[in-house]
Formats: sequence, structure tokens, C-alpha cells
Amino acid sequence: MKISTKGRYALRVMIDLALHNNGKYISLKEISERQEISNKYLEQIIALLNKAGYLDTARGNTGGYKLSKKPKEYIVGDILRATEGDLAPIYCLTEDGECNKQKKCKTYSFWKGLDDVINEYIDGKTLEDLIK
Amino acid sequence: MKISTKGRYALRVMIDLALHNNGKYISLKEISERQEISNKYLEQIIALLNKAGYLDTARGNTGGYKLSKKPKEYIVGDILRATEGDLAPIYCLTEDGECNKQKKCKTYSFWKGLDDVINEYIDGKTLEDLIK
DNA sequence: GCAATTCCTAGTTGATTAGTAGTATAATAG
DNA sequence: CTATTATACTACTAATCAACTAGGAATTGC
Repeated sequence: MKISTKGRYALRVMIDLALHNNGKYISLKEISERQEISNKYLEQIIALLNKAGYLDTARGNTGGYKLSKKPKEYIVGDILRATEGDLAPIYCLTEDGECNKQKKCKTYSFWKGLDDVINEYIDGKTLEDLIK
Repeated sequence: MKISTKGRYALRVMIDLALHNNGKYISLKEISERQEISNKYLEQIIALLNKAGYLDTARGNTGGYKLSKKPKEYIVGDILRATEGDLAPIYCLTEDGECNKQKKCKTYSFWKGLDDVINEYIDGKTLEDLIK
């Protein structure tokens, strides 16, 4: 039951952008070098963050990325879900995974409870909490 | 971040054994039919539970498995760890995964916190809690 | 126009998951 | 004492997924 590199790298990108924010756009190259993550792979992860509306971007020369909101306004759970996908520990707790045996399933409420504590934790932290 | 079939099936086996316990040994065939899980695959999962000392087994005709302890005495977290392996959400929280960047890592304590709430939850439940 | 950048999509490789399969060993009923 | 019904052990396999790699199109500043 592991978080993938997508979620982990995404968090590091967001922290990097928060710590190096000076109003200007920061290039992918700069971030990937600082974080020691493959440029091309990071590009895909940033695309997910961008699609979720978490970044302000500029193309062309001197282009790059910066946070579109204040660190305090980013919920870590949201960042993870945007990049990692659903964090539910088992399939039948996901949107698509409705299970017809749910009523008589003895494990359902246990897994649901686990899902709840996970989400409660990750949704209780903001990006600001991480950079302090 | 999903729990694999090993952990999920293991829980179901333990519940099955608890609910159908009549003092006699219950055969793999019976369990796998009732739980609709491949006989041969379940065998491997039960082997893990057996190796962890959670089962009482008998070979030969009329042989099978039963719980070696009372449902109340099984911690769900232990069952999962025995079958699923380490449940840490990221590698650097596992035994082997010591990371040299731990001190300056801005995400470490976040992930450690997540690991903690997960373990707190699964170690706070016993098999008995599941069968009620 | 050229260099530096983001944006978009497809391919590749290695590991892992979820099984199958076969055979050896053990115990009991008859 | 043998046929049957179990567990125990180990090797193999197909499919999926994670983690990249790669290439080119579009955009912008100088």
C-alpha cells in the first residue's frame, strides 16, 4: 500500500514552488534540477497539477510555473488526489467500485473507516503546514 | 495506494474461520468455495497466516484449519502486515528504507504522520470487531 | 528568426500482482 | 494397507501498472 512517485513528487514540487516563490515564473528545468527528478517525468506530474488549477503558468521564453494561491489555501489531500488518483485503500470504496455485496460484507465498514482516517489526516494539512 | 488481494482475502479467511468455528478443522476447499476465491491462491495466503502462527492446522483426511486464538486476540493490523507486508505509505518509512535526506526532507513528518494514523486505526481493531 | 520554454501524446522497461500448476507429504476411513 | 482427501511447498505465467523516456508542436521574449 504505497503512495506512488506521482503523489510524492507532486508534493515536493508544490513545496519547491512555495519556498522559491518570488513573483516570477519558475521553469521546469530549475525545479527538476533542484529536486533531482527527471525533467520529462516531472513535466507530466506538473501537467496534472496544472490541470487541477493549482498553478499559474506562462509559456515561451522566461515562462514557467508559480503557485496560483497562497500555500495556506492548498489542502494536501487535494494535491495528492489530483496526482495520485483516488486514495481509497480498496477498489470498492472508489467511485466506480460499487460492490453489490456491500450490505453483507463484513469488511466493508472496516475499510471505510480506514479510508476515513486517511482522508481526515491528509485533508487536515495544508501546504503551509509542510513548509514550516 | 491500494491494499492487495492478499490482505483483503486474509481478512475474509479469518472472519470465515471465526464465524464457522465449531471446534473442528475446516478445509481449504470449504473456505475457498464459501468465499469464492481460487483454491490454490487462497492456499498461499493461508500459508502466510499459518506461518505467522495464527492458525491451528491438521493435515490428511478430515484435516484443515481453525483459529488458534479467540477472535478478540487477533489485531487486524497484525493480520494485514503478515499477509500484505509493511503498510507504510512510502518506502523511506519501512525498515529497509532509511533515507539520508530525512533531516532536511520537508515531507517526511507528513508521511510519518500518515503512517501513524493508519497503524493506529488498524491496530485498534480486532477480529472480533469485524464479525459483529 | 532563434533560443528557451510549456504542452501533448506515444512508447518502453522492469516490477508487481494475482493467479496456475504440479508434486510431495500426511492422515484417516474402510 | 491402500485409496482418498487433505495440507505443504515450490516453480511458473499472464496481465497490469509504475516510472520513466522520447519526440515534436505551440508559444513567447529578445
